Amino acid sequence: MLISTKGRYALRIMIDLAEHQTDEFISLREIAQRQEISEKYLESIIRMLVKARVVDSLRGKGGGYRLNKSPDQYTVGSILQLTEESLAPVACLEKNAAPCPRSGWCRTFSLWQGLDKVIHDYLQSVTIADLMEQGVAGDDYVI
Amino acid sequence: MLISTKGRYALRIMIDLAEHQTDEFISLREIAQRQEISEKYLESIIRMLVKARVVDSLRGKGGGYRLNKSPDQYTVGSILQLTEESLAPVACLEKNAAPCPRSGWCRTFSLWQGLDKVIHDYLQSVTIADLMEQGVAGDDYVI
DNA sequence: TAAAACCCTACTTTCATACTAGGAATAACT
DNA sequence: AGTTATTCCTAGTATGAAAGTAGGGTTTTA
Repeated sequence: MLISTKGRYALRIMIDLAEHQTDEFISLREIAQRQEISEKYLESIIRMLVKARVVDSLRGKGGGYRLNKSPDQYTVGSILQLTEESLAPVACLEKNAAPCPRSGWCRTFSLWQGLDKVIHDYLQSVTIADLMEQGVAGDDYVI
Repeated sequence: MLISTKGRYALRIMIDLAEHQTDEFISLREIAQRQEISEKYLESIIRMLVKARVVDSLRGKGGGYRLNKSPDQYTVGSILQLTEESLAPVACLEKNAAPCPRSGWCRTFSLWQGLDKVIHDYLQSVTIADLMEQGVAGDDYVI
Protein backbone atom coordinates (compact mmCIF):
# COMPACT_ATOMS: atom_id res chain seq x y z
CA MET A 1 0.00 0.00 0.00
CA LEU A 2 1.57 3.20 -1.14
CA ILE A 3 -0.66 5.60 0.79
CA SER A 4 -1.30 4.97 4.48
CA THR A 5 -4.22 6.11 6.58
CA LYS A 6 -2.07 8.94 7.88
CA GLY A 7 -1.79 10.40 4.44
CA ARG A 8 -5.40 9.85 3.60
CA TYR A 9 -6.54 11.35 6.87
CA ALA A 10 -4.25 14.32 6.39
CA LEU A 11 -5.97 15.04 3.10
CA ARG A 12 -9.38 14.71 4.73
CA ILE A 13 -8.31 17.17 7.40
CA MET A 14 -7.21 19.65 4.76
CA ILE A 15 -10.43 19.23 2.81
CA ASP A 16 -12.48 19.58 5.98
CA LEU A 17 -10.68 22.76 6.94
CA ALA A 18 -11.10 24.10 3.42
CA GLU A 19 -14.80 23.33 3.31
CA HIS A 20 -15.57 24.85 6.69
CA GLN A 21 -13.27 27.79 6.46
CA THR A 22 -14.26 31.02 8.26
CA ASP A 23 -12.22 33.56 10.23
CA GLU A 24 -12.43 31.32 13.29
CA PHE A 25 -10.22 28.45 14.17
CA ILE A 26 -11.73 24.99 13.86
CA SER A 27 -11.19 22.61 16.75
CA LEU A 28 -9.86 19.13 16.25
CA ARG A 29 -12.88 17.68 18.00
CA GLU A 30 -15.10 19.19 15.35
CA ILE A 31 -13.04 17.74 12.53
CA ALA A 32 -12.81 14.35 14.20
CA GLN A 33 -16.56 14.18 14.67
CA ARG A 34 -17.32 15.18 11.11
CA GLN A 35 -14.78 12.79 9.67
CA GLU A 36 -15.55 10.03 12.15
CA ILE A 37 -11.92 9.46 12.96
CA SER A 38 -10.35 9.08 16.41
CA GLU A 39 -9.50 12.51 17.78
CA LYS A 40 -6.30 11.21 19.33
CA TYR A 41 -5.09 9.76 16.08
CA LEU A 42 -5.93 12.87 14.11
CA GLU A 43 -4.04 14.85 16.68
CA SER A 44 -0.78 13.15 15.78
CA ILE A 45 -1.44 13.74 12.12
CA ILE A 46 -2.44 17.37 12.27
CA ARG A 47 0.63 18.10 14.35
CA MET A 48 2.73 17.25 11.31
CA LEU A 49 0.73 19.73 9.29
CA VAL A 50 1.26 22.41 11.93
CA LYS A 51 4.94 21.65 12.21
CA ALA A 52 5.33 22.06 8.47
CA ARG A 53 3.28 25.26 8.70
CA VAL A 54 0.71 24.21 6.18
CA VAL A 55 -1.97 25.02 8.76
CA ASP A 56 -2.05 27.60 11.54
CA SER A 57 -3.01 26.64 15.06
CA LEU A 58 -4.13 28.43 18.19
CA ARG A 59 -4.09 26.95 21.67
CA GLY A 60 -6.53 27.44 24.48
CA LYS A 61 -10.22 28.09 24.55
CA GLY A 62 -11.56 28.97 21.14
CA GLY A 63 -8.43 27.59 19.61
CA GLY A 64 -8.08 25.17 16.74
CA TYR A 65 -6.71 25.07 13.25
CA ARG A 66 -7.11 26.85 9.97
CA LEU A 67 -5.51 26.96 6.55
CA ASN A 68 -3.07 29.74 5.86
CA LYS A 69 -3.31 29.57 2.10
CA SER A 70 -6.15 29.12 -0.31
CA PRO A 71 -7.02 25.50 -1.14
CA ASP A 72 -5.68 25.74 -4.66
CA GLN A 73 -2.25 26.56 -3.24
CA TYR A 74 -1.87 23.12 -1.65
CA THR A 75 -0.98 20.20 -3.84
CA VAL A 76 -1.89 16.71 -2.73
CA GLY A 77 1.74 15.69 -3.07
CA SER A 78 2.94 18.41 -0.73
CA ILE A 79 0.57 17.18 1.98
CA LEU A 80 1.29 13.50 1.55
CA GLN A 81 5.02 14.09 1.76
CA LEU A 82 4.53 15.34 5.31
CA THR A 83 2.76 12.30 6.64
CA GLU A 84 4.05 9.44 4.57
CA GLU A 85 7.26 7.87 5.67
CA SER A 86 8.08 7.59 2.03
CA LEU A 87 6.22 7.73 -1.22
CA ALA A 88 8.93 5.74 -2.97
CA PRO A 89 7.57 2.66 -4.74
CA VAL A 90 10.66 0.62 -3.86
CA ALA A 91 13.13 0.65 -0.99
CA CYS A 92 16.15 1.70 -3.02
CA LEU A 93 14.53 5.04 -3.84
CA GLU A 94 13.91 6.05 -0.24
CA LYS A 95 15.62 9.09 1.21
CA ASN A 96 18.04 7.31 3.46
CA ALA A 97 18.32 4.19 1.40
CA ALA A 98 21.50 2.23 1.79
CA PRO A 99 23.53 2.56 -1.39
CA CYS A 100 22.55 -0.44 -3.47
CA PRO A 101 25.52 -2.57 -4.53
CA ARG A 102 23.65 -3.44 -7.70
CA SER A 103 23.35 0.12 -8.92
CA GLY A 104 25.57 0.41 -11.93
CA TRP A 105 24.41 -2.82 -13.46
CA CYS A 106 20.87 -2.92 -12.12
CA ARG A 107 18.40 -3.43 -14.92
CA THR A 108 15.40 -2.10 -13.04
CA PHE A 109 16.62 1.04 -11.34
CA SER A 110 15.48 3.39 -14.05
CA LEU A 111 12.13 1.62 -14.12
CA TRP A 112 11.57 2.54 -10.49
CA GLN A 113 12.83 6.05 -11.07
CA GLY A 114 10.31 6.45 -13.85
CA LEU A 115 7.52 5.05 -11.70
CA ASP A 116 8.47 7.37 -8.88
CA LYS A 117 8.30 10.28 -11.24
CA VAL A 118 4.85 9.57 -12.66
CA ILE A 119 3.51 9.16 -9.13
CA HIS A 120 5.02 12.41 -7.94
CA ASP A 121 4.00 14.32 -11.02
CA TYR A 122 0.44 13.14 -10.69
CA LEU A 123 0.18 13.96 -7.00
CA GLN A 124 1.65 17.39 -7.62
CA SER A 125 -0.90 18.05 -10.32
CA VAL A 126 -3.91 17.81 -8.01
CA THR A 127 -4.76 20.45 -5.40
CA ILE A 128 -7.00 20.47 -2.35
CA ALA A 129 -9.30 22.78 -4.28
CA ASP A 130 -9.65 20.10 -6.95
CA LEU A 131 -10.68 17.57 -4.33
CA MET A 132 -13.36 19.84 -2.89
CA GLU A 133 -15.36 19.55 -6.06
CA GLN A 134 -15.32 15.79 -5.98
CA GLY A 135 -17.63 13.14 -4.63
CA VAL A 136 -20.96 14.89 -4.74
CA ALA A 137 -23.99 13.00 -6.00
CA GLY A 138 -24.14 12.70 -9.76
CA ASP A 139 -20.48 13.30 -10.10
CA ASP A 140 -18.69 11.22 -12.68
CA TYR A 141 -15.49 10.87 -10.67
CA VAL A 142 -13.36 12.25 -13.42
CA ILE A 143 -10.37 14.37 -12.69
CA MET B 1 6.10 0.36 -0.35
CA LEU B 2 4.15 -0.30 -3.48
CA ILE B 3 6.41 -2.99 -4.95
CA SER B 4 7.57 -5.89 -2.79
CA THR B 5 10.65 -8.02 -3.19
CA LYS B 6 8.49 -10.70 -4.75
CA GLY B 7 7.63 -8.40 -7.60
CA ARG B 8 11.15 -7.11 -7.98
CA TYR B 9 12.59 -10.60 -7.91
CA ALA B 10 10.04 -11.78 -10.46
CA LEU B 11 11.26 -9.10 -12.83
CA ARG B 12 14.86 -10.10 -12.22
CA ILE B 13 13.99 -13.70 -13.02
CA MET B 14 12.37 -12.62 -16.27
CA ILE B 15 15.33 -10.47 -17.21
CA ASP B 16 17.76 -13.24 -16.30
CA LEU B 17 15.87 -15.72 -18.45
CA ALA B 18 15.73 -13.23 -21.29
CA GLU B 19 19.42 -12.45 -21.11
CA HIS B 20 20.52 -16.07 -21.02
CA GLN B 21 18.04 -17.44 -23.45
CA THR B 22 19.05 -20.40 -25.62
CA ASP B 23 17.13 -23.50 -26.70
CA GLU B 24 17.89 -25.08 -23.36
CA PHE B 25 16.00 -24.73 -20.13
CA ILE B 26 17.67 -22.76 -17.37
CA SER B 27 17.67 -24.23 -13.88
CA LEU B 28 16.52 -22.29 -10.87
CA ARG B 29 19.84 -22.89 -9.17
CA GLU B 30 21.59 -21.10 -11.99
CA ILE B 31 19.28 -18.09 -11.74
CA ALA B 32 19.53 -17.97 -7.97
CA GLN B 33 23.31 -17.99 -8.09
CA ARG B 34 23.52 -15.29 -10.71
CA GLN B 35 21.00 -13.08 -8.97
CA GLU B 36 22.31 -13.87 -5.50
CA ILE B 37 18.86 -14.61 -4.17
CA SER B 38 17.83 -17.57 -2.02
CA GLU B 39 16.85 -20.51 -4.22
CA LYS B 40 14.03 -21.43 -1.85
CA TYR B 41 12.50 -18.01 -2.00
CA LEU B 42 12.82 -17.78 -5.77
CA GLU B 43 11.11 -21.13 -6.03
CA SER B 44 7.92 -19.74 -4.57
CA ILE B 45 8.07 -16.78 -6.91
CA ILE B 46 8.80 -18.57 -10.13
CA ARG B 47 5.98 -20.99 -9.40
CA MET B 48 3.58 -18.08 -9.87
CA LEU B 49 5.13 -17.31 -13.23
CA VAL B 50 4.77 -20.92 -14.35
CA LYS B 51 1.22 -21.13 -13.11
CA ALA B 52 0.32 -18.05 -15.12
CA ARG B 53 2.15 -19.59 -18.10
CA VAL B 54 4.42 -16.65 -18.65
CA VAL B 55 7.36 -19.08 -18.53
CA ASP B 56 7.61 -22.70 -19.60
CA SER B 57 9.13 -25.30 -17.32
CA LEU B 58 10.57 -28.76 -17.75
CA ARG B 59 11.07 -31.23 -14.95
CA GLY B 60 13.82 -33.74 -14.51
CA LYS B 61 17.44 -33.76 -15.49
CA GLY B 62 18.23 -30.94 -17.88
CA GLY B 63 15.02 -29.28 -16.82
CA GLY B 64 14.45 -25.69 -15.85
CA TYR B 65 12.65 -22.67 -17.14
CA ARG B 66 12.48 -20.57 -20.26
CA LEU B 67 10.42 -17.75 -21.70
CA ASN B 68 7.71 -18.66 -24.16
CA LYS B 69 7.46 -15.24 -25.77
CA SER B 70 10.01 -12.69 -26.83
CA PRO B 71 11.02 -10.21 -24.12
CA ASP B 72 9.21 -7.33 -25.78
CA GLN B 73 5.96 -9.23 -25.44
CA TYR B 74 6.03 -9.06 -21.63
CA THR B 75 5.06 -5.84 -19.95
CA VAL B 76 6.36 -5.09 -16.48
CA GLY B 77 2.80 -4.61 -15.30
CA SER B 78 1.71 -8.05 -16.44
CA ILE B 79 4.50 -9.65 -14.41
CA LEU B 80 4.00 -7.59 -11.29
CA GLN B 81 0.31 -8.35 -11.25
CA LEU B 82 1.16 -12.03 -10.76
CA THR B 83 3.29 -11.60 -7.70
CA GLU B 84 1.97 -8.53 -6.00
CA GLU B 85 -0.97 -9.01 -3.73
CA SER B 86 -2.22 -5.73 -5.05
CA LEU B 87 -0.80 -2.77 -6.89
CA ALA B 88 -3.56 -0.51 -5.62
CA PRO B 89 -2.19 2.62 -3.92
CA VAL B 90 -4.99 2.60 -1.32
CA ALA B 91 -7.06 -0.12 0.30
CA CYS B 92 -10.39 0.95 -1.18
CA LEU B 93 -9.14 0.18 -4.69
CA GLU B 94 -8.14 -3.40 -3.99
CA LYS B 95 -9.88 -6.23 -5.75
CA ASN B 96 -11.83 -7.56 -2.81
CA ALA B 97 -12.14 -4.28 -1.01
CA ALA B 98 -15.09 -3.95 1.29
CA PRO B 99 -17.53 -1.46 -0.20
CA CYS B 100 -16.62 1.87 1.32
CA PRO B 101 -19.50 3.58 3.10
CA ARG B 102 -17.98 6.90 2.14
CA SER B 103 -18.14 6.31 -1.59
CA GLY B 104 -20.74 8.67 -2.96
CA TRP B 105 -19.54 11.62 -1.00
CA CYS B 106 -15.86 10.74 -0.74
CA ARG B 107 -13.72 13.63 -1.90
CA THR B 108 -10.64 11.59 -2.59
CA PHE B 109 -11.88 8.51 -4.40
CA SER B 110 -11.27 9.87 -7.86
CA LEU B 111 -7.82 11.01 -6.77
CA TRP B 112 -6.90 7.44 -5.98
CA GLN B 113 -8.47 6.18 -9.16
CA GLY B 114 -6.36 8.60 -11.10
CA LEU B 115 -3.23 7.59 -9.23
CA ASP B 116 -3.98 3.95 -9.83
CA LYS B 117 -4.33 4.65 -13.51
CA VAL B 118 -1.05 6.48 -13.98
CA ILE B 119 0.75 3.69 -12.15
CA HIS B 120 -0.83 0.97 -14.26
CA ASP B 121 -0.36 2.86 -17.49
CA TYR B 122 3.28 3.39 -16.74
CA LEU B 123 3.96 -0.21 -15.80
CA GLN B 124 2.17 -1.42 -18.90
CA SER B 125 4.29 0.86 -21.06
CA VAL B 126 7.58 -0.81 -20.16
CA THR B 127 8.57 -4.28 -21.36
CA ILE B 128 11.18 -6.79 -20.24
CA ALA B 129 13.04 -6.00 -23.45
CA ASP B 130 13.22 -2.35 -22.38
CA LEU B 131 14.77 -3.39 -19.08
CA MET B 132 17.44 -5.51 -20.75
CA GLU B 133 19.04 -2.44 -22.22
CA GLN B 134 19.31 -0.71 -18.86
CA GLY B 135 21.96 -0.47 -16.23
CA VAL B 136 25.11 -0.95 -18.23
CA ALA B 137 28.09 1.24 -17.52
CA GLY B 138 27.82 4.71 -18.98
CA ASP B 139 24.10 4.45 -19.25
CA ASP B 140 22.14 7.56 -18.38
CA TYR B 141 19.26 5.71 -16.76
CA VAL B 142 16.71 7.28 -18.99
CA ILE B 143 13.68 5.41 -20.18
C1' DT C 1 20.21 -43.17 -11.11
C1' DA C 2 20.71 -38.44 -10.73
C1' DA C 3 19.04 -33.94 -11.33
C1' DA C 4 15.74 -31.18 -11.62
C1' DA C 5 10.90 -29.09 -11.01
C1' DC C 6 6.97 -29.39 -8.07
C1' DC C 7 4.37 -29.26 -3.69
C1' DC C 8 3.55 -28.67 1.22
C1' DT C 9 3.79 -27.11 6.05
C1' DA C 10 5.58 -24.59 9.52
C1' DC C 11 8.43 -21.28 11.70
C1' DT C 12 11.06 -16.79 12.65
C1' DT C 13 12.30 -12.14 12.49
C1' DT C 14 11.59 -7.59 11.59
C1' DC C 15 9.11 -3.59 10.69
C1' DA C 16 5.50 -0.37 9.73
C1' DT C 17 0.83 0.73 10.59
C1' DA C 18 -2.71 2.16 13.32
C1' DC C 19 -3.88 3.33 16.91
C1' DT C 20 -4.44 4.38 22.59
C1' DA C 21 -3.29 6.74 27.09
C1' DG C 22 -2.07 10.22 30.10
C1' DG C 23 -0.62 14.38 31.14
C1' DA C 24 1.51 19.39 30.41
C1' DA C 25 1.15 23.96 28.46
C1' DT C 26 -1.66 27.66 26.81
C1' DA C 27 -5.37 30.94 26.12
C1' DA C 28 -9.97 32.81 26.70
C1' DC C 29 -13.71 33.83 29.66
C1' DT C 30 -15.93 34.74 34.08
C1' DA D 1 -7.64 33.80 40.23
C1' DG D 2 -9.97 29.96 38.68
C1' DT D 3 -12.24 27.18 35.28
C1' DT D 4 -12.54 25.29 30.97
C1' DA D 5 -11.36 24.24 26.39
C1' DT D 6 -8.09 23.55 23.61
C1' DT D 7 -3.38 22.32 21.52
C1' DC D 8 1.06 20.10 22.46
C1' DC D 9 4.12 16.21 23.84
C1' DT D 10 5.85 11.53 25.13
C1' DA D 11 5.12 7.04 25.59
C1' DG D 12 3.21 2.59 24.90
C1' DT D 13 0.39 -1.44 22.53
C1' DA D 14 -1.58 -4.50 19.07
C1' DT D 15 -1.80 -6.30 14.69
C1' DG D 16 -0.43 -7.91 10.39
C1' DA D 17 2.35 -8.27 6.40
C1' DA D 18 6.92 -8.93 4.32
C1' DA D 19 10.77 -11.52 3.76
C1' DG D 20 12.59 -14.93 4.27
C1' DT D 21 14.35 -19.95 6.46
C1' DA D 22 13.96 -24.92 7.12
C1' DG D 23 13.01 -29.36 5.81
C1' DG D 24 10.93 -32.42 4.06
C1' DG D 25 8.47 -35.49 0.17
C1' DT D 26 6.78 -36.51 -4.88
C1' DT D 27 7.21 -36.58 -9.79
C1' DT D 28 9.44 -36.27 -14.09
C1' DT D 29 13.03 -36.81 -17.46
C1' DA D 30 17.74 -37.43 -19.55
